Amino acid sequence: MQRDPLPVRERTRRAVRGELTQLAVDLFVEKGYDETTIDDLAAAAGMSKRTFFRYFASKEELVMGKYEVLGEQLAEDLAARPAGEPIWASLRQVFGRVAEYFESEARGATTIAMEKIVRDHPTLNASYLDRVSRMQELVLKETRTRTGWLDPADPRAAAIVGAAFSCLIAAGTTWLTTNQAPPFGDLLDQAMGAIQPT
Amino acid sequence: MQRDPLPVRERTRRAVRGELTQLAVDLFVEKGYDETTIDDLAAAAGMSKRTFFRYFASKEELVMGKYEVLGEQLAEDLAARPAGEPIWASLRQVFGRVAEYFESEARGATTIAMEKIVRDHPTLNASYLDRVSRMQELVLKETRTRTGWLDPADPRAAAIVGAAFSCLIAAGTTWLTTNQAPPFGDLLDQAMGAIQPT
DNA sequence: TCAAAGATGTCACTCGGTGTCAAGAGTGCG
DNA sequence: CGCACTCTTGACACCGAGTGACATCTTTGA
Repeated sequence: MQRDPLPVRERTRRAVRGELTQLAVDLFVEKGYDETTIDDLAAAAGMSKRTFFRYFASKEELVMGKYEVLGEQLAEDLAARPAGEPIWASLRQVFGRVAEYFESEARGATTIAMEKIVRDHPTLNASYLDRVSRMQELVLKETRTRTGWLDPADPRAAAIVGAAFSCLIAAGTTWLTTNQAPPFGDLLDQAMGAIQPT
Repeated sequence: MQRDPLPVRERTRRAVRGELTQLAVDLFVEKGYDETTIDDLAAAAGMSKRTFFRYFASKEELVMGKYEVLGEQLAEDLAARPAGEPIWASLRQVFGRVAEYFESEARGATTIAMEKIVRDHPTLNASYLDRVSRMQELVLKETRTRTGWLDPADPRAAAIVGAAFSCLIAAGTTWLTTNQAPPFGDLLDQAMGAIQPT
């Protein structure tokens, strides 16, 4: 499982990206997203605006970056599920990864606060939904091959994947609005169970 | 059903908005969304940029304006369904309005072209998804009262409404990518039938 | 007819984002 | 070590989407 060692340039680049996101999220939570300008960020990080945009293509990417690889991971996880398993059950298992993330790493106060900011901000929320729909496309591709519904004129695979993600989102928003009281996995089970009994 | 006669100012305002959207869509289809600047639009309409922004709050609103009232209409339609009807069947019936729209008014070449532009353009697509999620919220509210699942900690209603809209979207994209070959209603039936048999 | 309310244009400005170019820092190699 | 090559950075000018302020028309209604 040893990855190729990253070249030093790439490592420093990632480190800077990391610091920058950290800094940005803190500022966003403190002052608000719209109220924090790129110039503020760049100044706080001690770099020029131009340099900032060499690390992030847009202000939104600061917030959405964490979802970058999730789609591919989910698709891979789906591919790794046993062959005979019903698609709905497979999707539920695959979402376990997201549940874990929410239950463990996402417990920090600022993380939760940032998540709420995204939901409340029209543009950010739109961007968030766009990311989710991109994930869906990747998972959909895998779902098509698994179910054998390869005909692009067949809307069923897209419907099922979309429904599953709707459950994921429903569980997520519920989890956020209830201040993380119930375990995320339970909410997900409730949501997905309401669509199709497992 | 006679509405109060609108004041003349409001009527001219709507007329201008209508002409502006028409003009804009034509230009977007012809030159592309990003390639058409607000200055272009304003010039083509014979008004200043500032005046344009008094009719539309943003460039996106030119494209998304048509979805403004749809959510409320859907919620109203849902409220008008017979009391005992299962929620999934009610939602299918309510979506009939959208199906009608697609089958009748949305057949113009430019309308279809514009719809594809939206799907292809990241920002527009994100904005589109945001509109859909706002519609969902309205329909969700009505769904909660109908099903009696009023507890905000209960994700089931959100899951079902989300799933239904996923079917709607799946049918929509399929309908678009297949060049409108199958009737929209059939696609919707297929999609929703794959989630829950009616 | 006249005053209030509304619509429009102009101008200056903010903010996100990009192209260009020159200067600086890091790396590899003889 | 020194040299070339590449990557990174800052500075600057620029674009497009929006917004605020103010002055000027036009419309409306009494």
